[in-house]
Amino acid sequence: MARAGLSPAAIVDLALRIADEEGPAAVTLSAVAGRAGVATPSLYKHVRNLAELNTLVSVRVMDELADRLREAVLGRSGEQALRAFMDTWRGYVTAHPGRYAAMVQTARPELTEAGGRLVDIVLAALRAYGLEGTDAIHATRCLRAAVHGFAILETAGAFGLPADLDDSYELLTNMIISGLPKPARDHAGGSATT
Amino acid sequence: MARAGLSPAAIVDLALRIADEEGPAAVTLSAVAGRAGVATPSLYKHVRNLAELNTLVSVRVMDELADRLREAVLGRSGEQALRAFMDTWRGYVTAHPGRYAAMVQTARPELTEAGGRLVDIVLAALRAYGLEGTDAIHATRCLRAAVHGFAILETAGAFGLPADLDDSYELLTNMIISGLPKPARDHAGGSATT
DNA sequence: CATCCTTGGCTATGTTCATTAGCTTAATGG
DNA sequence: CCATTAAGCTAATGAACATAGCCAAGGATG
Repeated sequence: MARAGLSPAAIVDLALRIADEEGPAAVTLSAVAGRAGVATPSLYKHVRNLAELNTLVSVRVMDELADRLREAVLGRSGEQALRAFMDTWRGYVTAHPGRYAAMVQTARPELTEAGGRLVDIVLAALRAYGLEGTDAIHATRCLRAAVHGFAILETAGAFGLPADLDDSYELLTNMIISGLPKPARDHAGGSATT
Repeated sequence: MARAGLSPAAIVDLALRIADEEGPAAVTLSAVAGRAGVATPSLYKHVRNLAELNTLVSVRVMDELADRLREAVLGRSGEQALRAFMDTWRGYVTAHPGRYAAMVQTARPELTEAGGRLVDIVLAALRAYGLEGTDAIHATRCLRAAVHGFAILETAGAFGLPADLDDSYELLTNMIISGLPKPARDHAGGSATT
């Protein structure tokens, strides 16, 4: 009875904490309700269902990551910006592996939107690098694929051999940077999901 | 009563068919039992539990992919081998997106083993390229990260903008290939998971 | 102050899955 | 032919998601 002060945001907070502490599989409505000190059905007053909670969590994670990336790239350009971008991404993942793994990659519109904000940052970094238009889109996709692929495999413990992961990631970074289409002198703006 | 001729392999077959046709989320024991024309608990005579089924499925997918990759790389070397490798990987993913998505990335020993077979193929291709030792491990990780990241994002529909995906993948391929440490003349053998 | 009504809790209930236990029957091999 | 094992089955339990409908908290309004 004693109002628990819940809200969608508060519920997402709890879900994130669970993901961090017990892994993404532990993010269930019962678990969230338990932490909130509330009966499970009460959550439905704030969130449509589990699927919606999952996308809210994903949006939150993407935005959080986007904020850090924006800040990291701020004031840098060219190669410096790209290196900061890649380091920050991996830093976020290793700092919050459960949270990152809880991020769902389904083609829901809300996610596309949040993904767009993320992509915009990459595009901005690439624009500062001199890339735009179709070239920039291709480059963004490659960057995302490489960074996200590395992140997923690393958090899954899929890299078993005893070679230093930082070195591997540095190689990846260099591959991406040196493989980008040649910087040209020009600018323009894009958005949405690559 | 009339023996249904089940076996772990047959169950995995059904699970794969479900993943292909209805997506990875539809792979439940009930669904598999339904297709097998059997009551759900009967499956436990062949498979320990759902988790085990999932890893069996993953192993199957990894091995299937490894077979195709091995064949594709066979007889090629250097850049040719790497291009064939990358094309074949993506070809497999686009041909069986549900199956690929059903592949779980957890650090279970059986998976590590299957992953090792896959990694060996990459290492072999890289050895033909002139890479070995630590350099080869780092390169393998980058290759896996890039290819797997692209595959996941593509099957998830995360690439929304209207630029050609083949072109993006070709850029990724070129990035990887041109970013590899310089080929040297020498050889040796490795194994397990990078 | 009294009353309303929206909001956010609750309990009760139903569904789907995974999983275990224990029974029964088909196949097989001495 | 029978004994054993393997492979089905039904029944039952428990977790989790979800819906329906009740009831109180507490702010807005007279």
